[in-house]
Amino acid sequence: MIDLAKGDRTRARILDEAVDLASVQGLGGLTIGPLAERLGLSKSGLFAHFQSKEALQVETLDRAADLFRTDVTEPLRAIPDRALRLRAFFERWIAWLDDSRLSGGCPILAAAIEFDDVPGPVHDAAAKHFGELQRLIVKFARAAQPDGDPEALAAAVTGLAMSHLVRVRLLADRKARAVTLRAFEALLVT
Amino acid sequence: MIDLAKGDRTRARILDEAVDLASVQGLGGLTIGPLAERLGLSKSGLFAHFQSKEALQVETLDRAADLFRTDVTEPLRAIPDRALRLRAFFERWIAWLDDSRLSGGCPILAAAIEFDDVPGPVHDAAAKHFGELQRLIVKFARAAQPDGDPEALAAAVTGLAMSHLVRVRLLADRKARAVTLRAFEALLVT
DNA sequence: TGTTAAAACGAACGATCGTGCTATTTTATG
DNA sequence: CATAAAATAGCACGATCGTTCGTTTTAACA
Repeated sequence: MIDLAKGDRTRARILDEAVDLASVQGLGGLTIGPLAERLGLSKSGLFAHFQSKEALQVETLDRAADLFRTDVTEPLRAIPDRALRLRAFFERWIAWLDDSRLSGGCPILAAAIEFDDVPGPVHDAAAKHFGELQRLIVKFARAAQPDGDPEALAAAVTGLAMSHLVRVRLLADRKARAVTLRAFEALLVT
Repeated sequence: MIDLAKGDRTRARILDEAVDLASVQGLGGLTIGPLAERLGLSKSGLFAHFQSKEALQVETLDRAADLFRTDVTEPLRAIPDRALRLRAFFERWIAWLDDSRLSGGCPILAAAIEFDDVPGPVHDAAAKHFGELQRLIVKFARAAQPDGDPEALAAAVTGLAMSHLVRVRLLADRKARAVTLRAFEALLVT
């Protein structure tokens, strides 16, 4: 907020609010009118920052990925033992799903399912971010279990997080967290 | 097409097409105009079969659940050994995700994530169907591993299916199926 | 087959969508 | 402080949304 031009500052404000809105309504339900009203901006004033709605959606997804990196991924660098990073990552991920700064669920997971069959730039952006996430987890899995099956473990870990998201947010299952953590431990004792 | 009244027949046609459309666009992206055009119906003629769009969405979800039961769940009754049903169920599920009769992915999983934070009848219907599915898997898990942790296993199995869906449809990962099946086997050797 | 009810249509509605244009306000800079 | 540039507002557009209503076509049944 210091030496950023005014335009870049509002742009950032817009994207932050867009991520929050998309976390509830989904990227497809992200609409310009209500977003502008939330921010006290005019529709056209907001729109001028982006060339199209699709661009807004893509940038919103990018911003969500930044948030995820900041809150979940980056802090793991402080853990010296690479073998311990998978568990730390997963716990941070679950905590992030349970209560991030967002009103709704994880926009990246949501977009991954929402746009899996809808071609276009949003699909591509979702694939990019999800692919990066998946590769990162494979790396963690390899470090955690050098003689294991890192790809299979990564698939199970990703899925467990998705399953957790649904049990918490859709089903409001209060045992979800405990069940998820037990399931995760079971994944590691192979 | 035998002793069904004309209205019920078109109603069924509408819902079948709606499930297919929703499997691609999502339940939120399911829109009356294009759906009517696909069927060679007028918008108003189609709409007359439902009291509201929300009702159409709920019935579409119900129809998708019926389809899932027919293709995946029901055939399992033929397996006498209950301990073997979990694996059979999962393999059928994965096969269904890979190529069902639908153009897109599983509408129930999609709706579960799309409407997890959006209150209303569609949210409730998604929760109902997903909850039933989850309870069914817990039952299979208990039969497969009587001394295990059925809820944790069920959570892992559900998640693995969701992860598979994304790796297949979004990432177009050709190794997805093999990885998923290896991961599933690993879940069972605990 | 003639009558009646059901089903589908056509047109229109108010609302909202994304998106341009032009004017006005605000910011940055000499 | 003046001025150029950037940022925002206001307004309108065509399109599409869900929905209603009156009419016409079609199916069910005596």
